[in-house]
Amino acid sequence: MLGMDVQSLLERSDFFRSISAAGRASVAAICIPKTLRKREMLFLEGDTGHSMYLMAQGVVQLFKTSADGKEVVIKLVRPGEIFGEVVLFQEERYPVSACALTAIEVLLLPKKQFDILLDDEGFRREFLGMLLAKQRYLADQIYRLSALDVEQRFFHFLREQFGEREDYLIDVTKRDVAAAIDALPETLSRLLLKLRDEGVAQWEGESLRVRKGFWKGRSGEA
Amino acid sequence: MLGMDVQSLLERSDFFRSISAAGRASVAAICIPKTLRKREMLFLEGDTGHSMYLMAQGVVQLFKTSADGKEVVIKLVRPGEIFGEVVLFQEERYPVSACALTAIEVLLLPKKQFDILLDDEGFRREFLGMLLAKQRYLADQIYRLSALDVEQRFFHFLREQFGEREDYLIDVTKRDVAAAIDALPETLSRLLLKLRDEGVAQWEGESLRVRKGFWKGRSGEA
DNA sequence: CTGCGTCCTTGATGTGGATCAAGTCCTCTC
DNA sequence: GAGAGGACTTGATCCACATCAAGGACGCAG
Repeated sequence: MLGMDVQSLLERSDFFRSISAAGRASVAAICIPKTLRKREMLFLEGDTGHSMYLMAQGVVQLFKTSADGKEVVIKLVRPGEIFGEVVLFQEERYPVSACALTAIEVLLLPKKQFDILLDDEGFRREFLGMLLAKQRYLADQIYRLSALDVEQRFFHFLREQFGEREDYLIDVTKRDVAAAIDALPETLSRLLLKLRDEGVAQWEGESLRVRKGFWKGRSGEA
Repeated sequence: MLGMDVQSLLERSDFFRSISAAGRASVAAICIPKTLRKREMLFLEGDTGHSMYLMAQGVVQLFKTSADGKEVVIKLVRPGEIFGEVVLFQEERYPVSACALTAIEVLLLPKKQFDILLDDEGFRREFLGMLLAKQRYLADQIYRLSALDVEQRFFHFLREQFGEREDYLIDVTKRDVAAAIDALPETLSRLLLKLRDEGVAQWEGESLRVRKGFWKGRSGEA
């Protein structure tokens, strides 16, 4: 897996799939694979940077840190997604920090060569579409934070990250889930206790089970 | 002001200033001016749309509405800014509603002609830069909502909308300011009472006065 | 002038989730 | 295998802000 070649990683991403094989080959030529272990930092808020990243394996947490040390998670990134692209134009400082929540593999795409990609009409559309999708995501996130309570945010998180299932294999810690839904570990712990009492959900170790039929009862919210 | 011609509106926007006069002329040819009165809606969340907007005059509120009717403000838009661009690719439904907080004038830019603009290298850079700046803004907003209290959000709002001054002429209602900082009118009212008692700020009618030297004492936060 | 609808204020009360504080378990290290 | 530190839980308490309720001050329509 860590040995997986750059070409096939690019083919797997929604993103680079749209461009020609030749285009992909030229991307493959310029991008640099990188691996990090759990809890290692990829970059820090305020760092100047000249690359964007394509996620290949694992989970990355993008977050901001306040003066008093509180960490606010902006987004979790999973394979196929791109991040750090914000650094490619005008302002070259990362607005967030990026931390590996698991062992990860990413491809690093230097800014310098990026302009070449943008000349490809297909890539351009794909890139713009991705940016606009991300804008929608962030607007939704603002909405969720101020209109939903912790329980709703928890289930939204599950659906967003893993889909509507009955059995989950959770690959991040409870602490990280708590942070991702903007709650404290204590709060998540109490929520899980309540959900267990109600027979709605049970999380032990890495496996989480949700009551059969649960998702049907809450189709279109958030 | 409402008679102002499209050409000079385009010249005033950061956005179209970057492209050639000829390019601007062709934009001017395809965009449609529109005026709305206070409290009129420009579009609703979920509407399908085929245009983006350039703000020329006034203030527009972009917001989402939850099932139980709560409105969450995503952003206020002021002259020179663009909004609704999210509809130009892939998903054609507006993710937010847009309401005029004052009498406004906007230019409507149909999607169909937009692709032509994107062939201009200068415009493309400008457009991408704008999208990335907006992404930063939204990420910051997420941060503010979960790391700052109402008072901090209020002063951030002032600075963002009007700059660091001693005297302000506020062009929106207190209710709208409250919504913009994700607070209830009651909460803002109580905050203003406290700030008056402390001699920090005083808001009467449309004019708000902030204690001299106040901003110096809180330079780099948020 | 009268009545009605906004906008805004002020007060009393409620509450979701934060904070503070232990304590358990588990893993990793030396 | 002893100790240290992280992850998680559980309980007691606190607090910023929401909610509910009741006016007051305007502007506007008839």
